[in-house]
Amino acid sequence: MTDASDQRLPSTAQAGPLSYAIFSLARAHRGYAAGLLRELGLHPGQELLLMQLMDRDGQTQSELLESVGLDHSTVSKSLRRMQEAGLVAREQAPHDRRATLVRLTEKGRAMREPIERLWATLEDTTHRDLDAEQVRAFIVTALTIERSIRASWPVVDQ
Amino acid sequence: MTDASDQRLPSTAQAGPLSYAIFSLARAHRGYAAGLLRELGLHPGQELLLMQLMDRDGQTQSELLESVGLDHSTVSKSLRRMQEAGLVAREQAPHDRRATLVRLTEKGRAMREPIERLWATLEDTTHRDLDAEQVRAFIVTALTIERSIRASWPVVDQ
DNA sequence: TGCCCTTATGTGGCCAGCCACGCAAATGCC
DNA sequence: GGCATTTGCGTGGCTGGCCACATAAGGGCA
Repeated sequence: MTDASDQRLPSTAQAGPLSYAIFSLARAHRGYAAGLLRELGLHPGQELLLMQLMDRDGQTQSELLESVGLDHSTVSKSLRRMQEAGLVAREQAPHDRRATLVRLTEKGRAMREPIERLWATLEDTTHRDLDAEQVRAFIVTALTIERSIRASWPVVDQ
Repeated sequence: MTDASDQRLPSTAQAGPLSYAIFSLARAHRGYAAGLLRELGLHPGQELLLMQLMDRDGQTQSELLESVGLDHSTVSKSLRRMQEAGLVAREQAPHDRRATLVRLTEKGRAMREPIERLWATLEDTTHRDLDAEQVRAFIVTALTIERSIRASWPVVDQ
């Protein structure tokens, strides 16, 4: 078992403690979520697509990928696997033969309760040792950071 | 361009705003870092291994993976690619013929400055719109969350 | 109407990560 | 000393994620 408590921070990372905290937290959080998802037979990310479809069934793939903010190829492949797993069905859109409508199957709809329980567990564990003010402040800061990052995003493709 | 500002949050995610904030922030942060890394010809994660080796060269793979907290197979494959890229060299440990010592090549050592600049840029962007107190509080909260998660980790393999 | 541009999607290729399986060497224990 | 256990790595297989390239269909415009 690789316990992160005895990880040696690289000295260069100590120069970027905020970024390192984000990295580290994200890995732990994702790993924990992945474990919970595995119990449901899902892979990370699939639950977000399912949840989106539970909110509004029969969406187009492009609508879906806009919602989750992923690359279209990622969504396309993920949906194919979810289709093979019997969670969703895809059909050609009647008004636009390029588009694909994605619908939940019965099995897909049946995931609603388990996924909601999963999120409850995840959220519960996440703020187990925090008070309401800490949670509020964390979310505000996280959103601020996200905005800062996206604002300097175009730097990349200069 | 998929702007995250118009992502529709799934209602289930609204039930877990803290977890969703972590997800979302992590994706943005990782994506931004990936873009910066690409300019250096590196892939995400490789910079952590390099930094670890810059702190102490000639580590064993198992020492390395303990430091970064990843699966041994991930480290093994990543190091092979980094070796092919000429960043590191691997040799058999003299005292333990199972172990492999990983050393930076000249090219690997030359990445020190670029990586330090990258982290400076990353960290700069990350707390561009935060004051010192927000940064401090965020890191404290992130560490608290990480501990909470790792504490309930064994739940997974029950 | 015909052509160009945009949009919706698929696919191949590559890397990060994980789990599971396998093997060889070191270690512990009787 | 001999054998079981542990440790260190490698590999195969799978998914998530990205980019780049390709294709088909809708839309606009002359």
